Amino acid sequence: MTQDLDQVFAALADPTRRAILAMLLEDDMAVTDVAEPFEMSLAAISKHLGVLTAAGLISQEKRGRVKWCKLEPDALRNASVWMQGFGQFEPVNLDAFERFLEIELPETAEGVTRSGSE
Amino acid sequence: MTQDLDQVFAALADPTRRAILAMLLEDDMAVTDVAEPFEMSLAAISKHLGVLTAAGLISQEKRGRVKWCKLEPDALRNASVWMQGFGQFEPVNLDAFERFLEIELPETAEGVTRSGSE
DNA sequence: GCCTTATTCAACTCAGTGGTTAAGTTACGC
DNA sequence: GCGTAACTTAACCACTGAGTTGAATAAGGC
Repeated sequence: MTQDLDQVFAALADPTRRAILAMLLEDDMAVTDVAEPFEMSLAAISKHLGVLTAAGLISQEKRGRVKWCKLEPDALRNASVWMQGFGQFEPVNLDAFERFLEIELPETAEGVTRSGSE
Repeated sequence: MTQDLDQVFAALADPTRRAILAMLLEDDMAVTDVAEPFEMSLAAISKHLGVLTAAGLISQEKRGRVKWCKLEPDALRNASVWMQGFGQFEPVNLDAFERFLEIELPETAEGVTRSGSE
């Protein structure tokens, strides 16, 4: 339980992984396609997907030789509940969310490379 | 911006720090009092408070020789907005939050010591 | 059957984190 | 003004985490 939150928050602490989640929000994707916009090796992305899966934030299903990645919003819900307990329970501001996505989505993968968090 | 989320989520990934936040939810506290229920050195807690402060999750104000720690829910709000964008935007379930606090609040500091996440 | 595509595994490097103890600083209290 | 209480800083250690490259596995395609 506590460990769940550990894993979820730790997974979310990485900008590459948040970007991956944002990509998966639009559609399910194969591992290779997930990796495409990022300036890092496929193996690195594979690891990231591993920690997202371990945290329950995504699921991976192998069909043929391609493994499809799917967002699993349920794991986020627990963490979201936890966090909202600290706020003033304001309604969600979706515009703000859109802005975040704009910033974080790796159109050219800028901002999410190795020097991304600098 | 992206870095903000990095720091906030990384800060939240540690059970000790989440417990500290939960404690501060009830009232402002001095560093020594924050440290009291935990089975670790004051220096360790001081560091934890440092990362919480860096993430903007708490603020620290020194009055006399005691430094008071205060919850700053604003930093959580950004992260909360980000997360809720992934969910079904359900209303907050406060009962669930209460259960989390029950689990995470260190009444006897059990579950938040070094072996806590095991 | 073989080449290729899709993905993971293994071994490694390097930086960061969570903890320790010990020493340092700053402000009371008397 | 001296001892002590409230922290922080420094130096250290063990472990983890994000990345690399290179080899391994598995499933198509022809």
